Amino acid sequence: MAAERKKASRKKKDPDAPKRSLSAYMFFANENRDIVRAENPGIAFGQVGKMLGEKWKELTAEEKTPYEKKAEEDKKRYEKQKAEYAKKNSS
DNA sequence: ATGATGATTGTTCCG
DNA sequence: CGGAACAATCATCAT
Repeated sequence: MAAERKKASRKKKDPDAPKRSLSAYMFFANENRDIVRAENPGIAFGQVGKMLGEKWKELTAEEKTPYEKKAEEDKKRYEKQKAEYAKKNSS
C-alpha cells in the first residue's frame, strides 16, 4: 500500500503550506478543456472528465512533453515559494 | 540512504 | 462553492 491516498478531506499541515506545483495533467487539461469540451458540446463532466484521462495517456510521451515540460517549470515555481516558507520558518 | 506519506494541482459539470 | 473522476507530482518527513 505504497499508494493509497484519500480523495477527499485533505487538510493542511504546514503553517504556510507552500503547496506544491501543478501536474502535467493540469497543463494538459488546460488544453483539453478547450478541445474536448469543444468537440463534445453538452457532455457532462462525468464523460469529459473520464474521457480526458483516457486521451491523456493516449497521446504519447511527445504529446505530453509540452505539459510535462510545463509541469517541470512549475515545480521551480514551487521551489521558490517553499524557499520563502522555509526561510521564514527559520527565525 | 531509503521508503512511505501526505498534501496539492487543475479541468469539467451540476444543484 | 464544493465535490468527484482523472492523472501526475514529488518535496518532505521519518527511520
